Amino acid sequence: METASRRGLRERKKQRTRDALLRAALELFTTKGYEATTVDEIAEAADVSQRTFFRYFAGKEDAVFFVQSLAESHFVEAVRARPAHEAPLEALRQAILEGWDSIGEAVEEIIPTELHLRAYRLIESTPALFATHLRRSAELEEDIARIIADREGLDVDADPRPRVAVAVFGGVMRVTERLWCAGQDITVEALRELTAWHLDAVGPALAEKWRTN
Amino acid sequence: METASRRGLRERKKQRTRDALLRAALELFTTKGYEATTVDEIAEAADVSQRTFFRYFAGKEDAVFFVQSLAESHFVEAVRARPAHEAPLEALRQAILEGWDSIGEAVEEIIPTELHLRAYRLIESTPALFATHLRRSAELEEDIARIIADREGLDVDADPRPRVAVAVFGGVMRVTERLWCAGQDITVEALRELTAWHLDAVGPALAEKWRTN
DNA sequence: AGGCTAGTGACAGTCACTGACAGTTGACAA
DNA sequence: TTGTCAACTGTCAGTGACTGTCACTAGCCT
Repeated sequence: METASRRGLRERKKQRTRDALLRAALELFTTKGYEATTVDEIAEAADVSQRTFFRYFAGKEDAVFFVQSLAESHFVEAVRARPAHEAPLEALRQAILEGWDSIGEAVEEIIPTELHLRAYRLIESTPALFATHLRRSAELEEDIARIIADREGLDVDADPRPRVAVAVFGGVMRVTERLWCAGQDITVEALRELTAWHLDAVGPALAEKWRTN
Repeated sequence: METASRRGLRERKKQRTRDALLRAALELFTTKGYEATTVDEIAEAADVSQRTFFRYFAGKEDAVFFVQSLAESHFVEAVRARPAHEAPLEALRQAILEGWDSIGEAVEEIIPTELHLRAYRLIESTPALFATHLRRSAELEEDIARIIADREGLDVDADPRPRVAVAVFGGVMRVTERLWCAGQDITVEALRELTAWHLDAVGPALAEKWRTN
């Protein structure tokens, strides 16, 4: 934006500092490991004082999830944008399958996609980060449940279906993410395929007899 | 156990120290809050040095989840004990519904149930603890998925159904837990009812048209 | 130009957690 | 019973995440 860059030298400087800290943090985290990286090292790499790091991020974790929150809000918008005639689970499915491309683009503006993917694997392989990731997902699911309830004109507290539907969807997504990260093919296409595969397995998984298949 | 108490004075002393630390920790956590409680306070309340606390628990969190792990292993055993003819989701449902009573009894031997319930609410209301709780649940789900796969003679990595079924179940359980904690009626009966209510909602939640109901 | 204030660095302090070392005390054999 | 061993514990020092404070620099605005 023209206005944003013209909005003073001060703003630009802040943006540059934040970016430098973010890149330095992710770069160090993904190379030497999350726990093994100290805030002092990040600050030094970004050429600021340790205190300044904490003025931009609430903590080490905050730096890791800064980009994630971008992707999350994109997903929320994608769900909101689904046509009202779609069944809830179908809307969620389409939102995630179609949303990944635009998410990727939005992320690219802040940091290289390759770094983002490395960050994702970092989260899955670092217990402390994985825990926080799950908590954030839980919060996201609550938001999505309310959106779904609104779509269908229901009260989230009176009808269990919105929360249950989102919980089912979220559960399947987590299984998918985990497998994707553990696998070789770290591409959006692979993720899309894996997602569809798992979502299609929900019906059969609830069936009485698995042996029939 | 006779053998346990006869197993030397040393063992008994250790047990007493661990119990004292556990009670002191949970008592302080649930009264002044998790973050606001320092390890020094816990150690002082249990009349040992701070260093000793860390010899019994890996960290503050460890104390909180010490009791939880009891309940978890009980659930795993309950699932293992389900008859093979039951459908996977049915087995999980029965295991959790019937397991709570025996879980409660097992917990009672270590700390008062009332303290345990307070601890449960503490976890739900403390972000850091809730995050860890979700991570532990994820690990538990992986274990359960393998058990289910074994029951059905399947390979967890080749067939998505075991993980998906467990993820669905786990997702529903988390919604249930959350609501139970937030509600007024903190009894096992209420939990049982809430669980059944939510599990019964899975089918309808996946349906094409919600309005029909 | 000069005052205002956001942004920063330097410093001190708290708290979770760890390693090292020495003292104490059950366990167990002689 | 006694002496030795190993387990358990306390003390101390140190690291690293995070916070409050304060003085200072540098954009901003009149």
